[in-house]
Amino acid sequence: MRNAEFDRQQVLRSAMHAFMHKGYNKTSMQDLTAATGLHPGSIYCAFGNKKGLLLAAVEQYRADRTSQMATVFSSKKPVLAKLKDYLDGVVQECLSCNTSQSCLLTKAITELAEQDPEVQHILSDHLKAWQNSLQHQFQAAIADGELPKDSDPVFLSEYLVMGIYGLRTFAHTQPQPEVLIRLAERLYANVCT
Amino acid sequence: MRNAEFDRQQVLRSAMHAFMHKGYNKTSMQDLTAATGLHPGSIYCAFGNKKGLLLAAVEQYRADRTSQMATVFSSKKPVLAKLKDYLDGVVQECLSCNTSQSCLLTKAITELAEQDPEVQHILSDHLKAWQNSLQHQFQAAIADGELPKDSDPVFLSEYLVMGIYGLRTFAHTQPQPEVLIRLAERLYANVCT
DNA sequence: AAAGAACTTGAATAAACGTTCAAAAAATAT
DNA sequence: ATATTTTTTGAACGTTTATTCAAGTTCTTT
Repeated sequence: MRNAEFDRQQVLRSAMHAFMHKGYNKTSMQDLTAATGLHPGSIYCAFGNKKGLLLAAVEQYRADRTSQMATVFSSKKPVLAKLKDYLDGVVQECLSCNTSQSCLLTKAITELAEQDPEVQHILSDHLKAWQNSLQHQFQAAIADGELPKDSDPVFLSEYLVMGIYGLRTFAHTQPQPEVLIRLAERLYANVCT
Repeated sequence: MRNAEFDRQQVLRSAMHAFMHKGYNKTSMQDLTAATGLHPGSIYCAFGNKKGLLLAAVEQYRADRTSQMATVFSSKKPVLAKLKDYLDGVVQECLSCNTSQSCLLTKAITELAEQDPEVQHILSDHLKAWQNSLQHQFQAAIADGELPKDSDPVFLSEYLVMGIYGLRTFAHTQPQPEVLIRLAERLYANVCT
């Protein structure tokens, strides 16, 4: 028996960034060997093929995002304040990225929609799970009396998710901080008041 | 002297649909010769290269969309009613597409962001022009007293554009009519009331 | 130490890619 | 009709692609 030499998380994060940077189809195996430091044989041994590496990277992405969200929402603030913090984080992410670093999930689902139904299904599930965890926060806000009792947490999470999708795409073409911040504030107001 | 045999608009619309369907990188020249009916040599003679064909197709897309918008907004209805009609049209488009037929401009800008700055710039300009024509409609609505005099048409058009981007991405993962219609209605309400 | 199992290495493979080009065809001009 | 010009044709080109595999290396077990 012998363990792999490479750090799996590190490899997946490198692959993840390569895919986010160039997109799935334009990221060649040569790019991936360069980014991960692994030779082709090692990649195929560990992940099967290029698609397998994408799916593993997507899984890592989901795990990273989940723990990041958990951090934000573990605060003792009111729920709506935490939602505002989360939204501010999204805006900062749109701004901070030197490049147009959109969400790996939406980027991949847009690119691979017609190309690979299996990948599309997996990505849709992840995005739905993300929407679901936002929905739980709205439920908590309603339970805590921060939102009216007759609010619809499903609809609110759908609308917020739609807004975040839109914000990310908007940032691609007009990444001015003032504009994005103003849009996010209005989005928050339209959802949480 | 001799004129080209093919119908330029028809060729460009075919190429446009091929690019929207598979994305730029995954649409091979073989796909494009099949879609357009042109042989490689003819494509290179008429458009220079694959990127040239994309840009010509994008130009055709913009022209088609512009005249489509002109049709909607040439109606004699109140401006806000026309905006609602336009938004309903977007939703119908999200639903009707057998496939996930997103906007060619946003699809291409997401895919080619890092790959080709020139294409990105051209696409950004087109999207900005689209936003601008929506802004003019908001200005008209304000002038007609359909919106408060102190409304900010720039911000309203930004927010509506963001919402439409989001709606299209959302439709990729959850294309249920009720959901999209409800989201669009709330978006309209948040912008126009 | 020796044997065995697992991982690493990187050159090789076949297929697909965007692009070119010389020959054939067709339309206009003379 | 003939000459001239332009487009069409489609095979061929050199790259690049994802993937494979046999040989080499390294770790663990005995």
